[in-house]
Amino acid sequence: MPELPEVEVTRLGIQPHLEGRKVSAVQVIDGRLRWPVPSILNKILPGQKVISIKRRGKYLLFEMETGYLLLHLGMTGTLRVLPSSEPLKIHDRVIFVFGKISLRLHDPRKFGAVLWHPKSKGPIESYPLLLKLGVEPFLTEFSGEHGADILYQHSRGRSIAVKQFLLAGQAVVGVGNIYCSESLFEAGIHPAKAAGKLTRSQCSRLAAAVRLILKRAIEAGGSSLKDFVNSEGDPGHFMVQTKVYDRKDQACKVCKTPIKQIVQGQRSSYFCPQCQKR
DNA sequence: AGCTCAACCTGGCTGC
DNA sequence: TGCAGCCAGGTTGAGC
Repeated sequence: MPELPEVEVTRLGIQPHLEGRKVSAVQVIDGRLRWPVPSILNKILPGQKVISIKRRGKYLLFEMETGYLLLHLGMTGTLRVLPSSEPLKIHDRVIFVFGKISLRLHDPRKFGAVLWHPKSKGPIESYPLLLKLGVEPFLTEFSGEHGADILYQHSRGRSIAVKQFLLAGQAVVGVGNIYCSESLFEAGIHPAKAAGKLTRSQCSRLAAAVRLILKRAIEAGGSSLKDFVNSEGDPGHFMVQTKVYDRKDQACKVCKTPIKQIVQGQRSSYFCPQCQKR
């Protein structure tokens, strides 16, 4: 999916069009996403205003008057604001109509999610899927040495590879498969190193690398993703150049050593065997 | 509790 | 051309 930067770019793109607007209709074209799209949505949402659009990890949280709409883009989801008259496209799954404009969830692989959490069930932070998430990389809690502390504390006693540890999002959220390889390269850490063996200074470098890589990707307006389009339907202003991801056998941009690919937890990892140490 | 792995689903690419 | 096989941005949940 879109990793955190793509979700954030999407949020920034749709927010000015939708905040304060009232839902007029919800059309579920195909509700068989990761979980069934709640069928009550088209009964309760019409007439409700979007109070705010926030993000937690890779989830978009729409605060409505009586509850929260949670959207997740899965691997292939995109959200766009379009004129309501725009013809349906294949793989459009759910449409939120706001009068003359609509928000469309397009998701070929259907790994995305549309969920509803009524305010009567408590604060959105208590929603089960959000409970186990790690800290937000751009909050003070993860800034400077706080970030290093979090990575260090969470990784103690863990035998899992640092690649999978970071990807799991239990310490810090938002790092997906691409930016995980990029962050480990930036920090000079081998992806197969046991998380529990990370030194304090490696944690410090890794925390800084995660912030840098994610920030840079957001500023680039999008992404390294081949088929990512932002909420305007653009592929992003600049493509982020990856240093290791999807560069198997190509020369490391720092030392010219061929980049290696390995599989960890059923996902590809890319690294420079010279620049990244165990 | 932590780890591994199958599963969800569709499309695009590679190689025969 | 056609088709089988493999790969892809994420995350849960089962089983050990």
